[in-house]
Amino acid sequence: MTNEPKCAPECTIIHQDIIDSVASDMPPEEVLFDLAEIFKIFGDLTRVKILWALSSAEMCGCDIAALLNTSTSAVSHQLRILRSAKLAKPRKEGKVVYYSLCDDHVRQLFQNGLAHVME
Amino acid sequence: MTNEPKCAPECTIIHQDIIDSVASDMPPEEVLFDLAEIFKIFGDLTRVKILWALSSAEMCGCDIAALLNTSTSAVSHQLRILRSAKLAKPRKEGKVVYYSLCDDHVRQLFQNGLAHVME
DNA sequence: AATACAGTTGAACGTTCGTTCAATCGTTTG
DNA sequence: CAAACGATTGAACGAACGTTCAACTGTATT
Repeated sequence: MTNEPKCAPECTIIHQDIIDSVASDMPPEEVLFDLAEIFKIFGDLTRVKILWALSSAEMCGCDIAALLNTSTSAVSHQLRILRSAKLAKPRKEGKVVYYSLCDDHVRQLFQNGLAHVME
Repeated sequence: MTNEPKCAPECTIIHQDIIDSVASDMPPEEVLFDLAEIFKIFGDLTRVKILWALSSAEMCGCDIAALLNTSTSAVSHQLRILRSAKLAKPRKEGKVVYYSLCDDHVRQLFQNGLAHVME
C-alpha cells in the first residue's frame, strides 16, 4: 500500500483553523494571477526605464531607444507588452509613434516600490 | 570607414530636448534596478499567494504548503527569496518556523496593483 | 517612383526562473 | 538512542523571458 495521492499531504495539519481562515480571505485565483502578471511587467529593468520615462513625458520609440541606449527593436518589443497590459498607449503622427501612460497607476506603484527599496 | 560604435545611433535624434529633460529626472540606474528586482519578486503567482497569506496571518511553512496545495520544498525555496528581499521574516519555535511580513509595504503594493487589475 | 527612416514582427539564441526530487539538518517524542 | 517530522538545500529539468538579427510595413521626402 505505497501509492497515495502524491500532493500536499506532506505534513500533518498543524493549524487547520488558520489555514481555513486565511483561505476564506484570499481573493480568487484569477485575481491573484492577474496581480502577479502586472508585477511581472514591472519586474524588468528595461520596462521600468520605459515606464519611468513615459511618466515624465510622451516619447516616440526612437527617443526611448536613444535614452536607454538600446535598439528600437528591443524597445518596440517591450512597448508591445506595455500596450497589451494597458500600461502605455500609442499616438501615431505620420511615421512617428508617440507613447504615453494609460493612467496614473504606474506612478503610484513606483512610489510604493521605492518606499520599500529605500527602506 | 564602416565600423562605428554599433549601439543606439540607430535613429537621427528626434527630440534631443525631451531626451535630456527625461534623462535628468531619471533616478540612478541602480535605484531602477532595485525597483525592478522588487517587482520581479511580486511577479510570481506562488509568491503572491504566500505574501497575501502572510498579510492575513503568521504561518508556518507546512501551513502555507497545505494552503497552496504544493510541496514544502517549493514553499521553502520561495520563502528564502522572500527573506532575502526583506519581505518576510522567520520566527523559529522548536522545529516549526513561522513566517510573517517584514512591514506594511506589501499590503500597499497589493492595493495599488489591484487598482490596476480591477481597472 | 525611389529613397529614407520610424516602427514592427518573427525566429533564434542564451539566460533566468520555478518546480521537482532526493538527500540532509535540527528538534522533538517515544 | 532512534524514529518522526518540519524545514532546508543543491542539482536537474523544462518553461518562460528578453535581446538580437534580419526582413518587412507604412509614411514622408525628393
